[in-house]
Amino acid sequence: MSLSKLIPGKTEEVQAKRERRKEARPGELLDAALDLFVEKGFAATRVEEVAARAGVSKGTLFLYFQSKEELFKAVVRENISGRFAEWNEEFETFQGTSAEMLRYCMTVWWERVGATKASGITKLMISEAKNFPEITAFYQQEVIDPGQRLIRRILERGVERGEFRIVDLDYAVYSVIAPMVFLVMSKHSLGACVPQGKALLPERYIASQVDIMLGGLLTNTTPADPTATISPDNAANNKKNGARN
Amino acid sequence: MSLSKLIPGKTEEVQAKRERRKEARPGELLDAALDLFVEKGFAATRVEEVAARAGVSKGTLFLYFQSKEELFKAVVRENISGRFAEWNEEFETFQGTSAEMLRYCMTVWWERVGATKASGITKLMISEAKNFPEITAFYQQEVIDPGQRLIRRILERGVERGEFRIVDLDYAVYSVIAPMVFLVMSKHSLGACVPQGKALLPERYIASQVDIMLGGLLTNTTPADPTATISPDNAANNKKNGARN
Amino acid sequence: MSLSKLIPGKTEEVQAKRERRKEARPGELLDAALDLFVEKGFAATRVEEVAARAGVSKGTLFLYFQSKEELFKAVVRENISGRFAEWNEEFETFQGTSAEMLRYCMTVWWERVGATKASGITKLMISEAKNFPEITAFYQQEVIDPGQRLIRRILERGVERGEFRIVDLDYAVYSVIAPMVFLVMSKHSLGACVPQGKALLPERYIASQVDIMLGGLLTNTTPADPTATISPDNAANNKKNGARN
Amino acid sequence: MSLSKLIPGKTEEVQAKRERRKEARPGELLDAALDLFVEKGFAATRVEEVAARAGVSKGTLFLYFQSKEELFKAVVRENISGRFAEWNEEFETFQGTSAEMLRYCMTVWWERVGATKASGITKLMISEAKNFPEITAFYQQEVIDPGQRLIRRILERGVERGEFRIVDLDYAVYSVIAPMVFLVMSKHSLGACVPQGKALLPERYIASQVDIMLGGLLTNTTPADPTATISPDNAANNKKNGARN
DNA sequence: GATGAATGAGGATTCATTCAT
DNA sequence: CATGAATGAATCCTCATTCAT
Repeated sequence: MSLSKLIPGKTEEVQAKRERRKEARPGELLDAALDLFVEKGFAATRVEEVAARAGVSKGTLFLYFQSKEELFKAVVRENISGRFAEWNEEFETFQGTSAEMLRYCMTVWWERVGATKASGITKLMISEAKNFPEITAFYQQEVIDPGQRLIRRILERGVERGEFRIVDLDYAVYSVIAPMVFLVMSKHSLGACVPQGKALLPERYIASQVDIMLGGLLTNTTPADPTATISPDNAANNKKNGARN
Repeated sequence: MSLSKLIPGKTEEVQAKRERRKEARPGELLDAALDLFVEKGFAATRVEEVAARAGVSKGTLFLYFQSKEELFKAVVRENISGRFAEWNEEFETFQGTSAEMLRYCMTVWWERVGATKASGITKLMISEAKNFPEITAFYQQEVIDPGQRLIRRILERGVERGEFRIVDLDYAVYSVIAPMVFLVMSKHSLGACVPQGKALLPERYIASQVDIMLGGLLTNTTPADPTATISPDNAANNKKNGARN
Repeated sequence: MSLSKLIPGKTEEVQAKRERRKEARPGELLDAALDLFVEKGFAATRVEEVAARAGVSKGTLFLYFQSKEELFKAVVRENISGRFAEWNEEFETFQGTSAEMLRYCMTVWWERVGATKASGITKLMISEAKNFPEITAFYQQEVIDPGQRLIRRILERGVERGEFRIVDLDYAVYSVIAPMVFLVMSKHSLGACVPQGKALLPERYIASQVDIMLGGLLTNTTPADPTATISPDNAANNKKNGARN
Repeated sequence: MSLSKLIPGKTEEVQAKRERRKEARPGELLDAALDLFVEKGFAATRVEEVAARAGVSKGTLFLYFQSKEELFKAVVRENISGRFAEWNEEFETFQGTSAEMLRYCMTVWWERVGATKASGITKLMISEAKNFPEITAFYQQEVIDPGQRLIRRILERGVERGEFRIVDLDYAVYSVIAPMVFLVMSKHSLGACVPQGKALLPERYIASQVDIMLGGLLTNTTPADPTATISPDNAANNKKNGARN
């Protein structure tokens, strides 16, 4: 409490700024913590660093979070806001093909999640899942499950409308999720350790993934024989395929 | 070489056992360390735990590895053996369609890497990449780059033989890699925190991924419009696509 | 500067005490460390002991000194304050014979250094010199060299004024230094392990050393005034000795 | 036990060499230990280093010495052999002035002790005295006391023969001891950390010390013969000095 | 005897957490 | 509320000592 409090005029402003900052404190701490947890992992991040990056002292951090672990949980909770409700609605009323929906889904996910700091949570959860079973379960139920349901609904819509031919719907969702998870991992892990210019370009990456996912790799758009397996009937396959090509 | 070694009976065996153990030590420690690093991360793993799991005392670990960090590096180095040379050769002489090659590639990768402990290295590297820039660079050059080149060659073969139609070859490789990385992450992270029965079935997962990758999602095997983007001309797209369908 | 500081009563005092303690910490730690390093050597001294003797916990020590080694360096640095500047001046203006100067020099050295904790540094440096080459060089240049120069100047003065006859000036300085070093060693090492009563009496020791140094051992010489002391009974002594001469 | 044992001829030699070495073991270990203890102090010396320098394994060291502490004691004991009996006798029958005796005493001490590894013991004891009270007492009684008695006897002789005028005999001995201790300290501590060329020249140092001790610094005295040396012209000197007295 | 692999108590250092100010 | 000095449990690492070979 400074003397300035007694000085009229300026006082209010300062007071106001201070309170604004005060309310912003937890948020600033969560931001700083997210950055550092993502960058170095939970264990390797020191609370003092978090506090310093948030511009407060170590003690202040513990004013807002009971422990480092609670801070971690708060970071996760804070960044997995139920955007799915909003998205669900958006997709419920989507006009257009299911292919467009998928493309739109991934594009919008990148813009609103993947490209933002929130994407760090994915990396964080993957790195620390085993150390925080409780928060992992929470994440599973708040993020993974809704996400899968959302994608599943898109795929179902495609199938119902005759746009998609999907053999194994339960696992097809991973064809959408896997590329996104990979992109996030690339951004926050190995990809971040690669020289400038060699890093993944997100838009191009997403475009490629969507194209292949939607279009397939085969030129003869006759679907690949999904029952084809490699061995032991390799020869047979070779013949059959050879014939087809 | 002592005379006692020539004396028949128990001596020889015990001697042998001791020497075998001595030679086995580093391997046992590396195994234990891999397990724990993958499970809990580098920082959260205590060297004493590693030693205990390997059945030795703390001090013994430091007999073989100068520090915890050296242990980490050794774990990574040990598990990224250049299997690629062997694989390259295998694929050089592969008889069959490129579709088969891809399917075979992923199947064999799962059997020989994904399903084994070695797959933990991927999770480990992704979690700790930023904390170990040196070993990350090593991993990049010893694992990631060769892996990408291998897959790229398969895709090129497919294109050359007229089997594949690939728009963006540089990024198409990620359509093969991403599913594998995702599978490993699932196995070692979130997926491991899920109740039995809900976990990913690797074979089915791979089958689905390959099918979709190869066959595409669209029933009309006319490729998706690769130039299609979502915004800002959303409406236009909707119309155009709507027309097509 | 908080308002609470302006509130009279206990607050202020306590605050003050805390701050005073905080500022005193490093000094208290250095004192404790000097004691223990001198007593047991660097390696055999545990930081926890140092902290305990300073009345703080282990962790607190590391708040002020990065490592045990830094603590050692700080201990040395702290205790070799450039008293030589002050002394040089004192001797520059010294009135009296060069014999008196020498006697005064050694007496004053004992009072201001030898008898104080600072003398432990000599023992410490001699014990640990080889383990701390860097700080040893520092000590050489900050203590030994200036000390030798100071003594050399006294001897030169004596020679110039025709009081001293010195054959080998470079080595004559050691006739002054050696007794002081020996005294310190005695105090802090073997001498400290001897039963009460057998220990060296510093004043008597210095008197003897000075007498012999000044007067020589041979009878065919007018003895130096062996009872001459600097103060306060200088006159009385002079008379007694004068009688003898 | 190697196979070579079964080969005739060479066997004996090898066996012989082995046994010779075997008996030399403890000595080699003591030598190595002395070196290292003197160089780094007791605590900072690792037994493994000692063993390595002696060319044996760590385990072997413990075959000969129960513990590191026992090794220390043995090192001290080994190097303080009662040379005093021999010296006492030598001095009992000394022909010549007491001044010569003193000069001879210091010269011979340097040759037989100061210049050899044994001098390291002094440094060692001074550094570690407080940590080894038991062995310190032993050292006091085996080395310091006899040494002081020896020197005292020389001084007494000088006084009795009217050669020396000594006011405080008890402390006069330190005028002989201090320079020697200082020389040893210089050799093994700070002096060893000084650039080549700046180091103390022992002979010159001793000459200076003896000259000053004998002759005094004051001009109003017949100088001690500064050219006096002990050998080879010992007899000549004896005569000359004898004449003077 | 000799070896050196193994041990584990001991010590330096870190860092989450507390609390007086 | 905010601070940051203080704490001490936790952890990495060392090294004297043991013991099976």
